[in-house]
Amino acid sequence: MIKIGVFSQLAQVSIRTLRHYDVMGLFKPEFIEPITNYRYYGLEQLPRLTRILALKEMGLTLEQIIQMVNKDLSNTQLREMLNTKQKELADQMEQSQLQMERIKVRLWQIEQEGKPSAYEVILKKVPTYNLVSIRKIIPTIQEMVAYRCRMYKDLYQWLVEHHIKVDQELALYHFQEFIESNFDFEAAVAISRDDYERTIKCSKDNIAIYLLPEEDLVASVIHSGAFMQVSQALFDLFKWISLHNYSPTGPIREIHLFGHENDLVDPNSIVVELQIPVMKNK
Amino acid sequence: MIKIGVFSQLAQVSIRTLRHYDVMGLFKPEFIEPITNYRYYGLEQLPRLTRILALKEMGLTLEQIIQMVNKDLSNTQLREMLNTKQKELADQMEQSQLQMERIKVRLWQIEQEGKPSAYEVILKKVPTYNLVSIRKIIPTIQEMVAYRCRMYKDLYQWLVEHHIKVDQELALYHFQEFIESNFDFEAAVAISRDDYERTIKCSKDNIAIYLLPEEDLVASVIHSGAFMQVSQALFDLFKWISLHNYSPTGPIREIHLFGHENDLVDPNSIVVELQIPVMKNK
DNA sequence: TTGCTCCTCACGTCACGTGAGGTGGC
DNA sequence: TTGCTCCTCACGTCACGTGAGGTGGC
Repeated sequence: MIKIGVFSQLAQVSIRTLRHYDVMGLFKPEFIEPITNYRYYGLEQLPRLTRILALKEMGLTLEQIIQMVNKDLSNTQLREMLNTKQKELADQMEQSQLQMERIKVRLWQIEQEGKPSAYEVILKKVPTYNLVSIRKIIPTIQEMVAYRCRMYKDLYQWLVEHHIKVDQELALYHFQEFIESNFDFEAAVAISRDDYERTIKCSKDNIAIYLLPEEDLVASVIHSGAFMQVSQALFDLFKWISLHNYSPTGPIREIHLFGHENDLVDPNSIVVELQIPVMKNK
Repeated sequence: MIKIGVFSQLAQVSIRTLRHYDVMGLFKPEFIEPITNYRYYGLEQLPRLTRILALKEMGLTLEQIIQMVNKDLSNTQLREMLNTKQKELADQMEQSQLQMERIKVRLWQIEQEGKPSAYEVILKKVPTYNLVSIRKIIPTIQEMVAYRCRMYKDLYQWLVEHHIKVDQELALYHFQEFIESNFDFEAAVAISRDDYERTIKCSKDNIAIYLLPEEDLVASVIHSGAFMQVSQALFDLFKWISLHNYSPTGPIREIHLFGHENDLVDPNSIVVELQIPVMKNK
């Protein structure tokens, strides 16, 4: 019969740990002095403690270990617990791997420019949108503003006619490189599911009503400032994507967080979110 | 000016998180209504939040992020924090890797025998021991008991003569395979540092006094039961070592947790720890 | 008046580490 | 009597999730 101090040295665990396992009901001393509450352990208890420590070294929680050691589980249940834990570990490692890569890129950026990019990119998932839109090829960059204005105007006119409320205005760019002409542009608004279901069938020639699917992975950046500078943000976003070994898989989305483009007061103070659906390169 | 609910949707973070960042001083609303305490955010605040989230995706703690975002750190400090985190992540991944391997072996054991080995092996480090010992080649297994008894007797006699207290009795096996004869055996006791320093120079021909070095990594198993069965435990320990891709790097240590071999009352109820210093195979 | 949003506590998480404050045995 | 070991609370950890209980605005 050994007191807790010696036993903890033999077993290479802290006294606190032994006490903790006692109150948890995971590993109790052989005998407790009723008056002093001193815990006394026996040497034959060591193998059981070792079993517990071995399970802990697999990353299992104490609750799980209690299950495995107190009740005796079937092999099937045992396998299942271990398999589950294995998957958890795999996820964790992937997670750490990702964090590592992000840090590496950041360190690289610091070396490179002395300053990280003005924009921060994050990855996220986005839900589906119920869209109403007008899509056109805009021949030259000079005509861009006029075209966009016209397109949103037509769009809102149709929406008003059909009494549809706008949740969120956005724009879609159907190109993935920097081109000089013939921009495939889509002016769009997201509407509520109710309005969508109600009007899905009244589409006109030039008005599209459709579901933009959800994306599990979009790279996203937020630009706050002048409208003119959106292209710089977009450039940085593309740079980030290639640096992190992703590839675009869909059109660029420009979410008009500032409100409506045609109601804009000051084009030098807007806020938009740029999103590009991506996937990891193999 | 946006209320917390909408802002949290735009930013894809929970309301609770925004409140938490507020009280931490990491990210405060642009304006707080004094009467209601309602938090109001501005769209231009989104980029800052995004920067915070990007740093969080590198696995940094909120405290660290506060440092990086509120005070502006030098590039050197920044690099240092990221490097530190990188090392942490590397350690974590190694840890997870180890846990994975342990689980794999366990699963494999279940498949194999339907039952895991009776013994649990754990890895640990052991400190140095101040040893006094007698080492001999024991010609045959039949002579083992007599030899051991004699050796411990001689050892204790010498210890008594020199008034040395015994901390722990142990045995060292200087072989790593199962051999049939000529066992290189060492009967030893660990003594206190004081006694060690005091007697280091009075060694006799057959008595060795020396420091058994600390080991960073020993594979250890505890056997509780009959003395006869120690060889089975040793066998399982060797099996574990090779299964987990380790190799022995030193003599086997048999720690006599039960007390003194020559005072043993019941050889069917002993407790010993077997330790083998190991290293990972490359 | 009824939902909806917002608010402030405050507990719980996981496996202990770390005092605080007090008591038996040599 | 002085250290040493042991005891029982109880707080702290990290980044929030999750109620509880209550209040303004449509």
